[in-house]
Amino acid sequence: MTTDLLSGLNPQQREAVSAGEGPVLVLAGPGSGKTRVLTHRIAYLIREMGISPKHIVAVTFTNKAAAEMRTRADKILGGYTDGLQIGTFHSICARLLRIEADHLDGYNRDYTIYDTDDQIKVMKEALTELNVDTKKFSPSRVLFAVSSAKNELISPAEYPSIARDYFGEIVGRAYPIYQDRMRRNNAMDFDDLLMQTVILLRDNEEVRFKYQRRYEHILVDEFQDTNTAQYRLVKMLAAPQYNVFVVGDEDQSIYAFRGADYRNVAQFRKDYPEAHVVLLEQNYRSTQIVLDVARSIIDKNKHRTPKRLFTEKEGGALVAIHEAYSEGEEGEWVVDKIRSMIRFNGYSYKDFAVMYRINAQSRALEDAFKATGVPYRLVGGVAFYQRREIKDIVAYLKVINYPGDTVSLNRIFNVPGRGIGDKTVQAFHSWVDARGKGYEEAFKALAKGELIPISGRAGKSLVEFARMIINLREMAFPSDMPSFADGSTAQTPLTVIYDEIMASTGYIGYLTEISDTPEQVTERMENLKALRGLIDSKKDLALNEFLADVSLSTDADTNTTGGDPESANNVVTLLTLHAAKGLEYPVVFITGLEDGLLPHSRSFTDADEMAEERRLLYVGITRAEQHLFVSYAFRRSLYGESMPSIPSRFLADIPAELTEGAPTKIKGMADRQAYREMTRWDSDSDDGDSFARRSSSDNGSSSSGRSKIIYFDSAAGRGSSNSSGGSISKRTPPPPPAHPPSKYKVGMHVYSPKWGEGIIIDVRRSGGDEELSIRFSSAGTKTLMASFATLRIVNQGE
DNA sequence: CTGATTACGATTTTT
DNA sequence: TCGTAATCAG
Ligand SMILES: Nc1ncnc2c1ncn2[C@@H]1O[C@H](COP(=O)(O)OP(=O)(O)OP(=O)(O)O)[C@@H](O)[C@H]1O
Repeated sequence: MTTDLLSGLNPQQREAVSAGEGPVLVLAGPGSGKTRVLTHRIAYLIREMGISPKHIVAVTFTNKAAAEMRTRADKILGGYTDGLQIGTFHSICARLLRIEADHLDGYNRDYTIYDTDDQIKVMKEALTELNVDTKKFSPSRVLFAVSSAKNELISPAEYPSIARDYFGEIVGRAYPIYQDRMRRNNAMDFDDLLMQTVILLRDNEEVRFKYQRRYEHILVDEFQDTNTAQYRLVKMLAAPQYNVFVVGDEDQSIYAFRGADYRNVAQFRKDYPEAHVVLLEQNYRSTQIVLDVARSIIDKNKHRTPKRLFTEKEGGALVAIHEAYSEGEEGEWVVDKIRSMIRFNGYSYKDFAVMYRINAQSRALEDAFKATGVPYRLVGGVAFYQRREIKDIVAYLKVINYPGDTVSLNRIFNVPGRGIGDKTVQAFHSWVDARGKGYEEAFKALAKGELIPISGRAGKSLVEFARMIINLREMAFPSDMPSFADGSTAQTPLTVIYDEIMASTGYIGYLTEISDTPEQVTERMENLKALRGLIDSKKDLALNEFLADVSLSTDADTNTTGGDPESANNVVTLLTLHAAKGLEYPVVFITGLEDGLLPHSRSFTDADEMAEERRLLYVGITRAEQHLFVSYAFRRSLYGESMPSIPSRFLADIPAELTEGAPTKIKGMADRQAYREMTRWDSDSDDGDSFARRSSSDNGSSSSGRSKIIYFDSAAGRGSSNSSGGSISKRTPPPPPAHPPSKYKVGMHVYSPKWGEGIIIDVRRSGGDEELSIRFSSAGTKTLMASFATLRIVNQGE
């Protein structure tokens, strides 16, 4: 039943998939089937070349991509994939390090992975120890430098020699101390996972040979986003056969900020001059228009080798550019568009993705989705594992796993509150240090009541805490159970451990204490329930494995609103441009195309970073299969203050004939100054001829375009000082003359930012104002005062 | 040591 | 604007 692996592929793709042994480099633009080729290559190796799946390792960029690739490979091969390893560099390294922990200097198999917050705490301690002013040299800045060093495989000892200034000198001093503290906590950061693996493979021949044999074939997706450490790892594992198959696109390199260097692609060609290079030129994803727009953006980058890319999807919809008044209206516009395309063009929610440059932008978008009940899912971001309640419980798990994890320990000493303050904690730590026998032993001694280092109430609490930890640990790893030959011990099921933590800490009660609203309590309970569900789904993992899994997953935070739960998968996707890499959607919205946002202001001063911003937009655009919508807001609030914004300079690079909508007028408007002159809408003048008004509406749709939206600003709106001046009734201004109160009629469809869409069911005069009864589709019936309600008329009703 | 109040600072992007 | 770190009273 040899379904031909090559049948669904074009000649170039076939060439790549069926290449012989040795290095292969597939270089191609977006949507040309690189990932597909990689997946088929795995199948080809197994089925046609007779390679055992366990001798193959494929590296992807996210866990999600890994899961997807595994599913696809399974499908092609009909499940014959036992032992096939697919994962991110980080997860592959984490596993390797756990298995080879005995060869590591100062770590054991129960090592934990610290997230950014944990790292900051450790770095702060290190800087304090050095008497460095953490105001002047923030832990996160120093960490960034350390991280960059690790990505370049620069050790603490080597760092000082590359330090060029005072800051570098500080880093040079902090790095070794930080590293030492990490080791004492049996903790690694993300970069350590890579660097320690490289060091281990480099220095330990036996281990190196083992993995070179094990990973006979190595495949890397998104190769342009590897950093020095990762590439080094690839090279070491690929030797001595050099069966290394990498796919990438330099124009899609968007992770330079974490050390990725697309020049690794060029380096690959130098390192393996014999490499079989394959170029793919047909794009199967997007329309010609989308590709043209993408090209117009990326062409402006210097020092790139243009790639040929064609599609059979000629023509296509023009890219619609929309100017919204604010981020709030930008969100409303997106939602309106989505709803109308679903209603009239037969799309469903899952066909849409809304993208943005920074996570903070998601909020306004979410508000719009919530208000209308359009179901959505927010991808990535900080989300789940950063939540306080989750971090608390995970910290308990970490301490049970390894009591010497001081960062986790410090977190839970007084959570829930048990009267163990900072002083007590410090005293405890120095006591443990002085004894020099480690934390587990210290807790045991304390629990037995042998020694009490601290007097009084706090001391008593500490003893109780110690007992609890010892009991939990004993419960998790019963000592009367036999140890396995490999040194690991039998372990109580994870769910039982979880339940036991909840019970012995009384965490639920604590939760109610720390929450200010009942809703918050429910939300937090929900989160804990989700955590337990997650634990349950991985219940056969060892505790240390589970913890590693948790640390390495940035898993999409699923957040569905409005829609019926049955169609949980049919939702609109909200995600950052970074998170969008590798994905594709029929309809794509890219929001916030403003100078300062995209390109981000932090990139203004650096040409390389500006080029990366451009690539980021390029990646976003090329996610679109059929429709591309681009928007920017006229006014955007940052730090709570609404600030004027300028449309992205990138917009001017898109040829006018490929676009429709608002900013056709800024095409070719290279002179920013002149542009600014035209857009002095922040002045008080109400001359009705500003750029804002002229360039608003895009197409005939009544729901989009500022000029067609009718607003009734609330009386308490901006500008009126509410201190000494006049009574409330005095401050109620007459409604705008153009739109007298009688505007509202029974049967009208209106939209309120707060309640969503509704129908007016009653209008009553009341003094100089009107009382409106509105039945909202999702919020029930409300009665609002016309002058105080911010309503938009959706349509006049019949 | 706790709890509350205030002050400040932060925003790219992610494993 | 919002969340957390620092500060202070009890
Ligand atoms: N030979 C082919 N025939 C039909 N469809 C194809 C072919 N090759 C690829 N595709 C389709 O094209 C789309 C893009 O493929 P894929 O995601 O592998 O491209 P890619 O090069 O990895 O893209 P990107 O670099 O943007 O992530 C997918 O939907 C895929 O199924």
